[in-house]
Amino acid sequence: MTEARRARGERRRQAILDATLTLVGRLGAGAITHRAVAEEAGVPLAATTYYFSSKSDLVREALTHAAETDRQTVDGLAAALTQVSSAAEFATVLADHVTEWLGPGRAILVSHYEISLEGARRPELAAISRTWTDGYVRVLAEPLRRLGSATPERDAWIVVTAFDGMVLDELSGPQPGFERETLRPALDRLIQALVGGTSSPSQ
Amino acid sequence: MTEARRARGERRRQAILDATLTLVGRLGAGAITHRAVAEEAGVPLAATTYYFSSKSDLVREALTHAAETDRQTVDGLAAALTQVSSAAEFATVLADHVTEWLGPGRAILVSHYEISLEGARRPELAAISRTWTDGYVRVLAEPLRRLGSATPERDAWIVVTAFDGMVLDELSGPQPGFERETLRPALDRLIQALVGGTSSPSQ
DNA sequence: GCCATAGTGGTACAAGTGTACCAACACCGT
DNA sequence: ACGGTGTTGGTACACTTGTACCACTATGGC
Repeated sequence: MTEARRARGERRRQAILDATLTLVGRLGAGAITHRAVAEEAGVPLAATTYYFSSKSDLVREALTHAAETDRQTVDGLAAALTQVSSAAEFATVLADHVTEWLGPGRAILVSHYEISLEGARRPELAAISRTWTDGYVRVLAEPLRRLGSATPERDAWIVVTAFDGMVLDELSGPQPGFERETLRPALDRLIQALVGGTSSPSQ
Repeated sequence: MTEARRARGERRRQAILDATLTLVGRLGAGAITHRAVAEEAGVPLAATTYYFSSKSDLVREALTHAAETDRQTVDGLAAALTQVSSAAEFATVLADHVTEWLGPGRAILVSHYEISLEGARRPELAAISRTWTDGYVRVLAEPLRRLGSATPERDAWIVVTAFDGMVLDELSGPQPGFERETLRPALDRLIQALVGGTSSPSQ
């Protein structure tokens, strides 16, 4: 076999995908160019056409790749959520989940919203973002039910969309201390309202 | 004066802005080109450079224009909200507010989210989306307080962000009967939870 | 009538674009 | 050692892009 060569090629392919994702966040999906991707990834121009048959292929694969990568972090979120026993803890777990992305990985986070918007234009991408949202809804529904939600599926969708909207609000114009002073209290309030308590049910 | 000439010019300027906005929704802000805008607006290529000094100027003005146009519809929303006396009515008014945009004006709606995303890239645009969100929060806070919300400002922000997230979810992958079967019940549930009743307080 | 001027529309051009092509290269099974 | 195949990187080319430029028209104040 030619395992070693293939592995090296695969690594380069990943580097191109990562660079594409960074640029999607920084410039927008529509402004991607082969040359910009090549420079960001540190590969010659021809490498981008060698691994991807066209520009739209490249962008589509990059966004798919982003969705799949994020899906793995959802597993970690699910694990953390099995431990929570109050709305306040629930809110903290959710808020922490996004904290790392609000820093250096901000461009990646922006690219997630680009996926949604691109889904509005190219139906092939719509499935990606739908799968993404469904994954979060599935993970949030169980803990919500356990905390006392009467309609956990619907409430999970509400929490997920609210979470998305809140993060988008922060992305579109950063606020100091967003995560601690705005996001977490709001999620706390939201979840507490949904599970039917004015304070933590553990009290 | 040269009123008539100026008026005709202004009309053409508006046509260019409208065409730009449509294309921002259809292609994305980064994929806008002078030629595409000119064709969409039905004007010669040179008209786009005559009225706007550069491409980024054109896009910025188009997004600003969209935000200001939307602000006018917020006034109508505010008026409708002064009439509501239950969470269910509140939800209906909100759901109706977006219905028209989900149809033919869908590209315009998409462009609104482009503003947020562009705000993450160009700080000059961040102010626009922040003003936009603040306007909605201000309009929703009063009715929420009247319905029994203990923290109307915070709850208004929650409702606005959730509303944004819900509409984005629909945009990224259309669902049949979204507005009636998904959006309205979810908003109903959300608002009822926030104002602290499991059913309408008027009952 | 006349002319200044806002507006119009055609064209030009350098820079940047996607993509094709091709000569080298490194590695591995034989 | 060797030939082949996956990979590399350089270059070419037709096309699109943003923007500048210019001849032209129509309008309204004089």
